Formats: sequence, structure tokens, C-alpha cells
Amino acid sequence: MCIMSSNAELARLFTEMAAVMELTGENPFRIRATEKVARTLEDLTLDVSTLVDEPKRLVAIEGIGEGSAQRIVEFLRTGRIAEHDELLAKVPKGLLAVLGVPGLGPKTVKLLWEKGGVTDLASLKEALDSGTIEKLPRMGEKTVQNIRESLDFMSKSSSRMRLGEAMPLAEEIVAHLSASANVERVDFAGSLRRGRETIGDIDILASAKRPSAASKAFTSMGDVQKVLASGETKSSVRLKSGVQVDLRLVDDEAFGAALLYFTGSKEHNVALRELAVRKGYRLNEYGLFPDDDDPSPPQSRGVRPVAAAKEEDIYRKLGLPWCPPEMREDRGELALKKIPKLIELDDIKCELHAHTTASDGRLSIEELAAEAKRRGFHTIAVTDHSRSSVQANGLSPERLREHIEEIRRVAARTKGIAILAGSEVDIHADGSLDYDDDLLAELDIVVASPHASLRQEPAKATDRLVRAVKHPLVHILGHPTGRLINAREGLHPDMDKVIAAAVASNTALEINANYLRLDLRDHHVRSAVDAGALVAINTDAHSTDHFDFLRYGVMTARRGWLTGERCVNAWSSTRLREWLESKRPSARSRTVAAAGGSAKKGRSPRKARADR
DNA sequence: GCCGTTTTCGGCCCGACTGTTTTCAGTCG
Repeated sequence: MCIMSSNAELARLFTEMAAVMELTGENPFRIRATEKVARTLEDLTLDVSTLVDEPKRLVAIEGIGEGSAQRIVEFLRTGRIAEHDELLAKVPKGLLAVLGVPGLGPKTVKLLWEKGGVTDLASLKEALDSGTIEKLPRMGEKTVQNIRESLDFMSKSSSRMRLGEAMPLAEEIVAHLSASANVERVDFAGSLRRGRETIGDIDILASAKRPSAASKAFTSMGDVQKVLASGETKSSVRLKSGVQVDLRLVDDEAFGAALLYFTGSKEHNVALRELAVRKGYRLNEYGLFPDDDDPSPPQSRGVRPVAAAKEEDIYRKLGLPWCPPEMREDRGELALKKIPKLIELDDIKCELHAHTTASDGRLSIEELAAEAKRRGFHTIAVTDHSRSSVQANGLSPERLREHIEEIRRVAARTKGIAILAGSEVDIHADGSLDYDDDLLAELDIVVASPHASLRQEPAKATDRLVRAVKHPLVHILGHPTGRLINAREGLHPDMDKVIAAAVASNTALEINANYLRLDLRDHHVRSAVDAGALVAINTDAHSTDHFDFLRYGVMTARRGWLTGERCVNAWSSTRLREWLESKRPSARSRTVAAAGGSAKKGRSPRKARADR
């Protein structure tokens, strides 16, 4: 059985159909609609194969109409889509890769194919080497050279950059430009500001008294390898590391409009502009303008914008609340009358997944607690690896018992922060845990995580995770899929089933904030939030600097619309304790006795005496 | 192909930059 889910496979087929349609010159709106279906399928956490007999529910999904629903059902029943086969028969298979070369769009690829005999990347290279390409129309010296460099770049560069790699780089560039005396405002935008798990290129926005000087400061930065474009308002460079950085220079009065435009997502912007048109406006990167039926750009005719300086102003004029960047993906955010109060970095009050030198961490218990205290946390959980994680020096039951004693001793003499004795317990391939229940019951907190058998079939992975989540002594499901961004696929469970089990058993699902993981991923968080599940945001710290990863976990959480109310790390120590103890039978009976009533799972009966 | 408190038909976002052009097509975001 294939590891890939029906959703992912279908998304691939629709993406390919859209690409071929571009090459055959299909109606662009039809192409856009097909691309949207692909994107919708990618984001969907619901497994479409469960809807094979319910086409009406398919059509109810925004972006999927009658036609696509039929094709999806066709695929689910027969394993193929006839239209996909027909379309792909129209062009050489390798031509789709040529479409992926930066600078080459459908028109040029079509020309290269029909007039230049190019059918794939290899024949494109041959055409470049033999010089036949220069005989084609609109193929001047520069264009040919650019294609050559793009191919060269493609062969050397890897995939998109990870969030945690791009962020420090962007902050460095922002600092560099801020230091330039004539720059008024500068900020990063794009997918970085939206907190996507990977970043294609870094977008920087600036206003300056002398734009040309600012542009010069940008293109002459130390590690610029090639200036890709350099205009009045827009410049692009490629750094030696291979990252592309775009700078957009704008008037300070229009900074908000530009920030909105440059932050995206493209889909959010398109939806916003469509809304603007319906309300009698025109929206571009210079502002929101009254629509006067003149097709030329309003700002070039001296038309005054009704809003431009701040993003908030533009949203307000359109009748919308300001939308946090992480939500701007055209996934329903524009239909909201009120934006939920998303979790913020400052809301996080504890770390519930961290390692010490007992397993593979670099800090002692004291050092770990000191760092957590320095960060203003009320609680730190010591959760070293369990015995099966041999490569991480996982603890045998005997060593864990000693470790618990040691943690208790350190906790007793440490003031100002609660130190919990915990474990990150391996979830075996069958869903059983790496320690016996009597040992697990001695721990204050149990994080159960998959570490091995990460290529098992989706159905088995689902059963495995559901079993772990339902285990009465487990508090948190750690990095649920085990994926590593750009490196390892990880498990493909039916996440809706795992989430449903988590809700039923009051177990939290972790967003592992390490930028290599970010697991749960954003749309899984969204499904968890929609289902009412508890979510934890942990850094999985192995050293002090790992605590800095928290921001990436929070951004991922915000992309999934998580609020502080559903995030266990944002709770007061009292409420956290009650939840932890609700999964400790002996302790719970004490709690019940003390409270003189029933301590209902997951609820905080004494929310009033919150933070202390 | 999708969608609808203006519409079930007729719309569907907007501008900058490049390169090859004599006024614009193609690509990108």
C-alpha cells in the first residue's frame, strides 16, 4: 500500500492537470480553479476517501465544484482520472519540469517545445549548449543566459528554507537596512511574516527618504551573489547561500498597503481585492482607492486612497477586523466577524518537554530549571528519553527511578519554578508504551512520542497513535507524525481520528516548536482547534538556545488559529496541575477529596484563582 | 471550473520588472 494519502495523490493529479492546461493554453480561470482544488485537497485534514459515497459533502467544500467532485469520486473508485490521462498525453512528461525553471512560464515553455524540440530538462540543456535556442523568437542573449543560470541554480540549490533558518537571516537584513540613515521603516513580510514552515524567498519592505540609496545599501550587502532585478521600487538579490531576497521600497504613507500586499498570501490578497471590487473599491500595494471605472492605476492619476498607512485601516474600510498575518491563507479568515484571540509568545508559561544530560540533552536538571525560570516560566518538565531510544541514551526503568528521585531532590531545593518529573516515552509500532504503567504512574507528566517505525502504513499509524493518546496515563502526544521538514516524511495517520481520540481522552497534541519538526503542522493544528482538542507547544529543549524555538511553535499555532484557552502551556500553574493530576488516579482521588467534589477532566473548576 | 444579500450567467486582482521590442509580451509575486 502506498504511504501517500488519497488527498495528497489527488492534489498531485490536479496540480499536474493545471500545469498541462497552462501549456495547452486552456482558459486561465479554469486553470486557476483547478489549482485551487489541488491546494484545497492539500490542506484538507479530512480524508476524502471517506466521502466516496457523499459527493454532496465534497461539493460543500469551498473551491470544489460539481466537476472536480466527480473527478475525485472517479479517482477514489478507479484509481485514476480519465481527464488527467488525456491531458498528460498531450505533452511530453518531462516538460512539466521545464515549467519549474525560474523565469520560464507556460508561453516560453510551449515555444521551446514546439519550435525548439525541448521535451525535458536534459533537452533544454542540449538546446542551450548547441545554440539552437538562440534562433527562436524572443530568445536574446540575456534571456538565454538567464535560463542557463536558472538551470545551474536549480541543480545546486535544495528545497525551500526552513522557518528557523530564514528568520535570523531576515532579522539581520532588517537590522542592516535600519542602520542606513535614510531608511524610515523596514520590516520583513511574505511567508516569513505569516510563519510558514518553509520559506521560498525573504521579502523585505522599507520606506526611505532616498529610495535609491536604500536600494544601493540592499544590493551591495556583503553576501549578495547576484542582483536579479533593481528598479525604482523593487529589487531582488540572490545571496551566496542561494536564498533570494526581495526588497520593496514604498512611500511611508502607504506602508500599510504595501505591507498587506507584500505579506500575502497571494490567495488572501486575491480574495481581499475581489471583496474590494464588490464594495466599490480598488486595492493595490499603494492603497485602497475608490473605483472610478478608469482602468489605469489610480495612484498614477493622483487619486487619494481612502486607506493606505496602516493595514488596520484597509481591513476596516472593507468591513473586516485586522487579520493576523499567520491567518492570511484564504482559509475562511475573511468570513470572520471577529478574529479569535490567538496565542502569543508571552502567553507561554511553561515548558513541558525537555531533556537533560541523563539522556541526550546538554543541560543538568538545575541548568534546565534555571533557564526556564529566566524565561519567566512557572513550570519546567524534565522528560528524558525512554529505554528504546538507545541512540539518545534512553533511560532503563531503574535509571528512570533514580532520575525521578534526583528530580524530586532538585525540585525541593529550587525556588521560583516547579520542576516536574516526566518522561518522553517511546510509542512502539503497535501503540504500546516503552515503560510499564506502574512506572508511568510515578511520573508527574508523560509525553508519548513516536521515534521509530516512522514508515508504517497510514492505518497502522492511526491505530498506533490513537492507542497512545487513549492511554490513561499519557498527557501529551509528542511530535505526532515524527516528520522532519525537508528530510523525513514521517507518519501519515488519519489525523482526524487521532484528534477525535485526543478530545475524548483529554490528551494534548504537541506542536513541537523545533523548526526542523513543527509537528503538529499548521493545518493539523487547525483541525485540532476546530475539534476542541488541547494543544501543547513545547521546544523539546536539549540546550538553552533551543528555548528560542518557541516563537516558531507559536507561529505554527497561530496558523492553526489556536487560542491561549486551548493551549496547556498558557494555563496557570494551578490549572496545569489539575489537568496533569486528572490523569493520575491516586492523586486525583486526593484532589477530589480536597475539592469536596468531582474534579471534572480538563476543566478548571477554580479558574478564578488563576495565575500565581 | 467555480461562484452568487446585486447574479444560475457572466464575471473572475493588480502592478513591477525584464528583455526584446518600436509599444509590449511574459513572468513573477
